[in-house]
Amino acid sequence: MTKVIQQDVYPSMMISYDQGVDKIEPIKLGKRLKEIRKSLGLTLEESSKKTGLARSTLSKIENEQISPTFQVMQKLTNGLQIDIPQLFAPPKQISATGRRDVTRNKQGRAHPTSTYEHELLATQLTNKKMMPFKSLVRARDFAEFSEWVRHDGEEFLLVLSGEITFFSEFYEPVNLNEGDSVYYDANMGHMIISISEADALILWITAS
Amino acid sequence: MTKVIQQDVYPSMMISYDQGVDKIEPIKLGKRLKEIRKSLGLTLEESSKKTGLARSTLSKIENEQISPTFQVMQKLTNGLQIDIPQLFAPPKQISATGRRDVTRNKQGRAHPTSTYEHELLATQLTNKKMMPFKSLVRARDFAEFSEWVRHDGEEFLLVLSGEITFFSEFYEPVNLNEGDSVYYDANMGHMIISISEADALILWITAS
DNA sequence: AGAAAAAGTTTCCAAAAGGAAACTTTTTCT
DNA sequence: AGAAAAAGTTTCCTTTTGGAAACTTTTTCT
Repeated sequence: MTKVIQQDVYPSMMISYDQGVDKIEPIKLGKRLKEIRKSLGLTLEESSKKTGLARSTLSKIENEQISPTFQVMQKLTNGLQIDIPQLFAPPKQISATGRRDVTRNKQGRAHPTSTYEHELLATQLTNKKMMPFKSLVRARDFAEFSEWVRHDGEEFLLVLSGEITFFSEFYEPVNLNEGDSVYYDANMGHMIISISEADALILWITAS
Repeated sequence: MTKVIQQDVYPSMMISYDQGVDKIEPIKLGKRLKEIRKSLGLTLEESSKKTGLARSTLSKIENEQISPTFQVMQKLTNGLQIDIPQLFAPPKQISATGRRDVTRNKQGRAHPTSTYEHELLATQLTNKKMMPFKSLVRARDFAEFSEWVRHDGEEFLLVLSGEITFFSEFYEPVNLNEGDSVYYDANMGHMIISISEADALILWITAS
């Protein structure tokens, strides 16, 4: 079991925790870079020396006249020792008070995979601490997975209907019926198969 | 220089990263993007449609033949809904803990109040990021509450059975049926009453 | 204030990126 | 297996980027 999973995809892939999904806000990269350079007390010349980029190039980037290539961005971030999250995420100082997002039954964002049929909930809200989703478990056999599912954070699972077997590293498999739940560290390999007649429906919540 | 190998399926964590200082760290962007696309089950054509980029461009990026501009990267991350900051960020080191706690239906720790009958789940585990509990909603009138319920963190609620009205500050009350859910900031005043014949049963999860 | 230096912008051009279409490889059908 | 379709790559060409140097603006000196 050393292969990277290709057939199953965790729904968190579809959602970015830090970025809006429906909200496509163009990041003012140049403006931000200028602020950073200023705050480091650097001139374009000094910045140029540190990054190996031409003074003119830096100027044009800061003034949004050109869109730097990935290569250039790497030189920038390496040279100035800045990290990207700081670059893209920070100005979002929105107070996390008063958000609310209702998701009606079966109205979440669908995301089918070979083994699960995911329905992402509360996708209108971004920057959430938790990511909730329902999953219809179609997998019927352990062998449908090539590798343990494993990711950062903690996970809570509740069986909404049907019956499943919950496999995880370090533990014996356990059968879970409607109403049963399990809380576990998601970096511990885990996977689920449905063992009831109908495909099982579960609620899953992840927090990192 | 230790290279961290991720066998995880989170796209944001798939980027390998060196702690190199002077040398420009060659992040295998193309390779990762290809893995991400594959794991999303997309062809270049579909990816092209989603991102608005030419098939040929995507191919060249994936094969490290060109270094995409920031503009292109934004189209990519928006179209495929992945997260730029995390593309660059060092993968979080997974701490290999392996906690697991199964709670059988109705076997959680009971905690009754005048308005709710709570059943705390996964109480064997401490220091959890999330606190899950089921609640039987006995309140039938919002007058039974003397004040908004209000606490730190974010909350997710799913109606397991019955029907409730969800009241919250800043919003109109909303009726929720079995299967409906709501995600909200818990410092926003909130309360719930049951409006179905039988007391409603809900699942609640809090994260701070 | 005016000259000199430093900082920043713009120009010009070589180099690289991005798109359309031709081409090749892989998969899906009989 | 062979044909057809789908997926992926490469070519060719236009647009854009990135760097050297010229140019302009701002700051720092007498």
